Amino acid sequence: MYKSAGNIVSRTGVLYPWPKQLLSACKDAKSISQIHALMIFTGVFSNGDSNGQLIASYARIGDVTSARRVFEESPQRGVVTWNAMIIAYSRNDSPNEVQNLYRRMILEGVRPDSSTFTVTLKACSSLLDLKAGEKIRSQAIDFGYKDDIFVGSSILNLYAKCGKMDEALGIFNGMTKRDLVSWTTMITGFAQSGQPVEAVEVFRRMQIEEIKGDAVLMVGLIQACTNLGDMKLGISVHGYMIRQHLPMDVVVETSLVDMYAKKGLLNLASRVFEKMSYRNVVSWSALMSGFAQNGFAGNALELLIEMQSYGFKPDLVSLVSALLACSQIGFLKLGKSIHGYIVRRVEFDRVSGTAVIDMYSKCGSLSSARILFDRISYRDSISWNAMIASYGIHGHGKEALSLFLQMKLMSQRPDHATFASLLSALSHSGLVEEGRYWFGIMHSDFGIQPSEKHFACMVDLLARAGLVEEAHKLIGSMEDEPGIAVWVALLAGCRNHGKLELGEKVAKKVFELKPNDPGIYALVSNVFALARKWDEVALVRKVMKETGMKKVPGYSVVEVRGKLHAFLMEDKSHPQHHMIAAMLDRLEYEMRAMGYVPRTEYVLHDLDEQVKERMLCNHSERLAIAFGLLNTGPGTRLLITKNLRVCRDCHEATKFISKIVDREIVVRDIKRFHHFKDGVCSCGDYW
DNA sequence: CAGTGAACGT
Repeated sequence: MYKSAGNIVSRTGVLYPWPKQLLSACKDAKSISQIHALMIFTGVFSNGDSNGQLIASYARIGDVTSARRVFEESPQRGVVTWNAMIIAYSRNDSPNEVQNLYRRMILEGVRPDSSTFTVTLKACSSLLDLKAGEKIRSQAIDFGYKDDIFVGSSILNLYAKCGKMDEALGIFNGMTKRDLVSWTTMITGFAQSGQPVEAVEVFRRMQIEEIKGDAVLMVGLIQACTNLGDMKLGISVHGYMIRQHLPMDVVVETSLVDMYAKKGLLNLASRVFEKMSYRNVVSWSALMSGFAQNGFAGNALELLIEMQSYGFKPDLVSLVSALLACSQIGFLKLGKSIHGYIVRRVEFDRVSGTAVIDMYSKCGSLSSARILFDRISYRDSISWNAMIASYGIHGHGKEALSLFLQMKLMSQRPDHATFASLLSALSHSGLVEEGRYWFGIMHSDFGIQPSEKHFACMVDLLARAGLVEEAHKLIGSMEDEPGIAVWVALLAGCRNHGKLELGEKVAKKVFELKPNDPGIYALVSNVFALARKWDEVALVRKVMKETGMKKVPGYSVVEVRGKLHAFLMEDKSHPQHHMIAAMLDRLEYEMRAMGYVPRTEYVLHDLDEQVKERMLCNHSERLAIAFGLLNTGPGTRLLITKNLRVCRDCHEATKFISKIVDREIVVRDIKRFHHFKDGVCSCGDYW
């Protein structure tokens, strides 16, 4: 047997094409096995390289089992054969098999080459197996691959994925050769380790050395901008790509969509999305989650439908975003069917399991949430946290606490989020003593250093209970510079307890911190309005407009006979508008007779008192309640979902309404459930 | 010869 001009001449003198070309044309296992037979016949099979080609061919069509069979049957295995099998497992997403084969290879005394190390290191990165990775790193150095650029980048990526950016940077700085991949690994590593400033810094270094980036690098840079929330920089990166004529592929464009969407710049995000020439499921769900996370549940759900009309099957991620949207508007019916879809068509993971729990609880079915929680086999701290938070928003602080204690008993370690859920549950139930106690020992007994989030919960807990001064003092005791969340909690307390002097100061502070949330601007402007600082109110409005943030309009949703009906504030578009208005007039007449006084201090504008009163009764939750009363039989429980906090005047009014019409009215706002019955609310007027 | 770096979620 010898090779001649790209052909094989067999022992019998027959001319065959060299199997490599033949193999690369094979589209199915059958044709590959025919060539396999040919190779055995011609004796080519004993050659290590051709074993490798055969293995690679099976791997290419996704048949790892056959690839493995060829591997095991090979009479002799050179490094090419080993690499082919290792690469097959790597492509097949089987990092454990990669590691196993590598170990076996070393034991059998085969000398690995640069590819072997590169691929095996990649497997360690995806397993976050730093220990094994470091061992392979030292072996790679022993075998003389210290300055190999492929091995080098793989090592950087190993440290980056394991969150060891200090190490990665040290190695990177000491590398004799760097290429675009190693630069990219550093930038992406920093961006994904929550160090976006360092990511941008690496890019600047690159620019000084006059190295041009590519699409993959830009994705890392865009992620850094997303994490920084710095849209000036983000837009400049976007512009840079256009000017430099850098290729825009679906991944780059999707990360741009994600960046704008996360910042609430949904018009920009949609524009980039619409201009994409090619989209996939990830692009659709990036935009969808952007809408959902910024409170535009309806738009998000429209996208879920639209993507399917374009032939894209929603994946778990888009379904989780859809569940979030359902939670926001109390769309139990759709949430249930998404739950069913996940069970039948996708299969749960931990995140989606938690999202379903969250959906049931926010749509009013606390018991369904609990049943699901008890049923899921793999309970991690996230599902515990979701269930604790569920009790919290339903105002069941005691149950939340007891679940927390149960979690401890089952030796599930509480984490940061557990304490955040617990403290917020205690806060909603006014369990101040318990809050102080657990906050006090979370560091000493659980080793969890209270973060800004916990301080914010604690400030909320105190300020909500009227202990605004104590909350203020707590902020003063913080070691780190208090962030926006903490001040916002205090500000809400100031507003709810009429501490306007302090409130004004805090409002200024919050305003200076440039929040990225229209709701926070609304609160700031609200406090200024209460303090009658109309100039400041106007200024806040102006800044909001300039940042281009889409303001979330207040709306309420009520479910009547399985259909959702949404009402905006002062919504006159509804076909039953006149009946609704008449119903509200009638109710108001009776309410006033019973002693109801409109609380106009919650209207923002500098307006006449009578106009303010008018505006209050046109709040979306009132329209939804009136519509619900008109369209359901006596005694039916009403469930209303509001996307913002229910205003205090509406809260007061709903108590009266529940008494007048003798109905149970459940209102869920962005924070919690209010259960109205017989003129009282389950929250005990606890703000 | 191939092998290294990339997007969406509770």
